Amino acid sequence: MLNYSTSEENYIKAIFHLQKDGTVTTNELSAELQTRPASVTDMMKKLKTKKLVHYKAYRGFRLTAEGTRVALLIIRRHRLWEFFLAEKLKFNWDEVHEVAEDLEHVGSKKLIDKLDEFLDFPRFDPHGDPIPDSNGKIENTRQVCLTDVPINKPGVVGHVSDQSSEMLELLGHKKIGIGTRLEVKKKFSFDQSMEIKVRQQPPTHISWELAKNIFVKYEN
Amino acid sequence: MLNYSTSEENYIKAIFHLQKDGTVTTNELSAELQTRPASVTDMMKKLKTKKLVHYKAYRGFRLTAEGTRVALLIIRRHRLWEFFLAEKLKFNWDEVHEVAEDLEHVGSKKLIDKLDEFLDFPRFDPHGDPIPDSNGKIENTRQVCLTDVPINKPGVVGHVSDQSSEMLELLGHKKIGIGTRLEVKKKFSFDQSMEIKVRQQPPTHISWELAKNIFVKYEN
DNA sequence: AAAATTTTTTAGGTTTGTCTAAAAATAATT
DNA sequence: AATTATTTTTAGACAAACCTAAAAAATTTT
Ligand SMILES: [Mn+2]
Ligand SMILES: [Mn+2]
Ligand SMILES: [Mn+2]
Ligand SMILES: [Mn+2]
Repeated sequence: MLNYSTSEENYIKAIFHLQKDGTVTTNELSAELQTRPASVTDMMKKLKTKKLVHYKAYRGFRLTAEGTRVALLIIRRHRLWEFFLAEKLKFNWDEVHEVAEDLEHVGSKKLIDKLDEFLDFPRFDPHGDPIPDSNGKIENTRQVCLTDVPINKPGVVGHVSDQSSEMLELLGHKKIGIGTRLEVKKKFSFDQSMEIKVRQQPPTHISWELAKNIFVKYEN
Repeated sequence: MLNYSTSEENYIKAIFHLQKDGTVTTNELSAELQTRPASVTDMMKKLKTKKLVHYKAYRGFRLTAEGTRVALLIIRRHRLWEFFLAEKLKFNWDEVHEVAEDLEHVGSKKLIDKLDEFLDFPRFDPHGDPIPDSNGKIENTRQVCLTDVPINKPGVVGHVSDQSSEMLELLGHKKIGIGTRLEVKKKFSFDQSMEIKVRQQPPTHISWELAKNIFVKYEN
């Protein structure tokens, strides 16, 4: 059913992380994986015949449903190993990624499910990222108040606490709603206001009062 | 200094296990690794240029000192993972080998040394085989009383606890001494006596009192 | 809209590790 | 010793995953 090479898995996982919005480009992926663009094109052709990505020449690519399923299993392995390394082997949290990058390709499902059990079903890896369960279902729900979101870390609006018409008027004007992907670009300590970037639009400025009511979840 | 591919490592390890005595032949190795003889010849040429094997065409091969050093590090990784899988993840002892076959190729030294520590420096894997330490030194000395040796598992006599002349007379008569290789063929519950086979000789019967004083080490 | 720039793909190689088929060397039989 | 059989090596191919250089498409600038 599923058995992919280390290279294929690395490409699939990288696409998953890059495709937050829209499609991924050849250059983005080649930068992420430290390969040449020509190699990316080669691999995309292969992943297309395996029905793991949607791809049309010059048009970028994204994972199919099956590709996403595979990606989540790889991410599950990666994050479980990271948790194991930090929690049990006492690695520093900044050392775990590199080793997990190799361990994630050992594909035995039984190994991973037993590891999960041994670790007592951890829900987040040492970096705070959620660990998919054995069906590949990922905890999507860690919502963070926009005032606590770090600069340049993209998030998707998942909840707005004040739902008054005044609030909705303002949000409508800013073109922000549930599912809107945004990024905090700058914070001003004077009044805690901030400049944010909503996809396809120029940066816009919002007050602390507004930010306080917007909750965001991170994508993985 | 050391960084070998998964294929190279599998060949090195297989040679180590096969070279117990004398040299290893192309066919032996190709049978062990499920490849064709031509592939073995190719790899031997490569390992020779890397100075990991002694090899002359048509004359068989064995590991160099460096090759042995590398082999022991791979075996260390393999057996530590096997121990982890059995002890911590509750795998059955007959399931661990296959998974360890992949895990052994994740080469981080820090990973393995920390795993070793986490496991509290186990000295034997779930099959009773000794685990090399972080310098690749292997415990050669596990001596097992002949009464505890399983049927048909060959061992070499390493120690005899009672060294009286009466004992030595009996041992001499049975042609058993330090270094003698033997195998338990049958155990009789009536009096705990057993039939054993000493190389080149017909099977012989020994008492429980005698077996109790003979200690054996396994070969690896 | 044309020209210039950037991005992406194609064409053709390289390395690693495998294979088949044929040739050469060694070992076993007669 | 000669013949036969077995083992091992060589020669030539192939797939996977990369690469460089050139061509083609898309995008941006003038
Ligand atoms: Mn990886
Ligand atoms: Mn992580
Ligand atoms: Mn292996
Ligand atoms: Mn073992």
